[in-house]
Amino acid sequence: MRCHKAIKHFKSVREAVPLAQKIKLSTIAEGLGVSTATVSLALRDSPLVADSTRDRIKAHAREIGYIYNRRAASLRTSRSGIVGVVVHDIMNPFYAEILRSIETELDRSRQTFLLSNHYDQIEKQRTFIDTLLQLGADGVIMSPAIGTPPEDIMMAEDNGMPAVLIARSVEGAAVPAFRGDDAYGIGLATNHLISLGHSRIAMIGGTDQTSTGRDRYQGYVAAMEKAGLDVLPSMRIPGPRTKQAGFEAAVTFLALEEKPTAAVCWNDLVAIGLMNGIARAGLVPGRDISVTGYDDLEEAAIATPALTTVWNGQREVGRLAARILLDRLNGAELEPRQQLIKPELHIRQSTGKPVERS
Amino acid sequence: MRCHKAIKHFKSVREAVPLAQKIKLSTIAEGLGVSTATVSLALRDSPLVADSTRDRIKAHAREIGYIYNRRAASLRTSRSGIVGVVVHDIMNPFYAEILRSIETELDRSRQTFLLSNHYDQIEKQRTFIDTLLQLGADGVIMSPAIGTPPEDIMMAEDNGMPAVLIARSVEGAAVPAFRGDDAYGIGLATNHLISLGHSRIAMIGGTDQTSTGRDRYQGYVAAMEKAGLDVLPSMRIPGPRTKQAGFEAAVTFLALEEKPTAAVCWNDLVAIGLMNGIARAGLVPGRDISVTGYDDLEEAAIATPALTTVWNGQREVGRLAARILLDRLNGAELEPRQQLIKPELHIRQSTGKPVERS
DNA sequence: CTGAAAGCGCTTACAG
DNA sequence: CTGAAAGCGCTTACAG
Repeated sequence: MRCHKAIKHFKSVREAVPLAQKIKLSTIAEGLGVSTATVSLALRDSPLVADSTRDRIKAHAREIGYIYNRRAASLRTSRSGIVGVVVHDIMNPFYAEILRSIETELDRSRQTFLLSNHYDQIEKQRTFIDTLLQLGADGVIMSPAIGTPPEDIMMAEDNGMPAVLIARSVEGAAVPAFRGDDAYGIGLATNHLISLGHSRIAMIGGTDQTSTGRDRYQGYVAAMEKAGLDVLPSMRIPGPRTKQAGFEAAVTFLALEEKPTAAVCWNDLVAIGLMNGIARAGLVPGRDISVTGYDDLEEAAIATPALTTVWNGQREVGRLAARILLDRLNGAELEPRQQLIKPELHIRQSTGKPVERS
Repeated sequence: MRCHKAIKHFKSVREAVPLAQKIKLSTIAEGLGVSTATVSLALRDSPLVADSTRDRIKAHAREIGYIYNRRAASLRTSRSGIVGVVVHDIMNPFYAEILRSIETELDRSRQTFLLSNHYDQIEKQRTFIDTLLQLGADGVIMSPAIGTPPEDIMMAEDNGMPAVLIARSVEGAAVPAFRGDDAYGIGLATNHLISLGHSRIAMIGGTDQTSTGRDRYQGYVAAMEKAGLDVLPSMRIPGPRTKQAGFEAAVTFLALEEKPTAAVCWNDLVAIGLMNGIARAGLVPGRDISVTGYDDLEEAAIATPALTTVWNGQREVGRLAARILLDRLNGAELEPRQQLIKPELHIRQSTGKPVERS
């Protein structure tokens, strides 16, 4: 019963489109007394069709409200005009900034992009790739979930859907990858603090489970050791890469026996959260404690105090990844190499000379 | 020449998929000596197929790496499993929070969602709706661009693609809409400040071009007048709804002749930006100047000081909009009414008794 | 419970 | 420059 009723209603919804009885190519062809082939070619501006014919066809199509059926076309051509993009979480401004430039690039070439978060769940990412494959997506740009096996990426490639990686790379996946040079970048921040006179520098946030995380921690360790400073395990406070996590880490950070005078944060979000936490505790970030971020989000410049951070080339990463993917779609053969964007240090007000706490 | 070369390369890319010669339903059917009809039904768990047959078919399909072709299916059934979502800007956490709950709801019903920003450009929004129509999307959830004519929305409806509005409504568009009760909500914030003893209260950010903007300003005016307080045109500083804009508005705000003691901000982003700007000027937000936000973003609670703001039910809006759309897809007939979510005041540390500035 | 056949709406050789 | 026809890979009556 229930089912029957639902179906009845469903029909009536669909029937609420009576004006035009499903207008298709052949409707136009019949109306104008030409063949569907001519209409098809005319609508796509083929030079094979006479100008006057083309104009007549286009005008008529517009007039009767024709809607091009991409599914039908795509079934025939096996090109869908869809590009998939999957990242950890679009709510994270780091990814949002990358997406923005991907969007710009893809818009230009009239590709539709299909977005998904994976929240570092391999299963969710796999489902998305599967959906893309089913929809016949032309390609995919991904910032792979933690622990992604290379087969998951090659699965796309093997089914004719080229992939490009951003922000993170996956060992064993022979596809192009674009990311910042994390070890170098975090070195810039650490050296900056060292040169200001800091010696007890903590590292806040991040995980060893991503290529990015490992590189950043290694970069910090390398800079410390090069300066002859101690790297204490207690001075590393790993954690999520969010403002909330940075905010919460402040308590642990301020309670450290070593009384660090500075914090190298995993990213700007953690740094801003940490600064908020420090301010809550009655200290002044940038004066009592020096803090560096990473990414140089738009927000970094207007934080209080303005955040000293490492520009990570989000725009560049997005633009390059999109361009390379489009090139691949157009048949370019590329060696699947990883390209590192060189980060830059942006010094603002959140860092200064060390101040001893009583 | 160039063209020829490109085509050659293109082919070789596609040919890099030689393992399986395009596996389709009929490949499975032939391999198992059954008809394609049986395979089709089996893969979709139809009770018409014997259990043993189904299991054999599914196992075989998995084994040979069959990928379901949704375009072909959708062409036949005219159901695509795609739902479009278009908002001003997903980088804005307000929309991001709505999207999150839409995502949760849609995932549950195995719909794929196609996302787009319109940046308040009607043309971009129109292009997106057109793309959805071409892809045969089942429905669309939209937070309409400023100035969207009702026809743009009815265009979707008339072509069999149900629409649901979020956050903003459009006069003359007979579709369901979900938004917060803005006039009431901003009244909560304004009254809170008045009850603390403030009388010179400025309103920062926002525009009159959206239903939301008009409602919020009217709510502020109504609350002020009800309390017998003057509403001065100079005390309104309209502007974009971003942190950056709030940050920049601080200068104007602090320079106002009337020396306001409090600011009702258009949203949390503006409020946080304004607080940063106030702090840069050497004043302490929450003590020297009271500030209220709107939306209660996740970030509001960890701002410094923690932001007094109005909970705007993003999660609710997203969830309800998705549910209603799914109901419509399943054939439910609904009157296209607007539903207002009742906002709630969340008092934190950014508001207090008025302090006169010298 | 299963199969043969038509058709969804396009595009693309091919012929003229 | 234009047309007739096949086919992309599914699903759905219909028949058995």
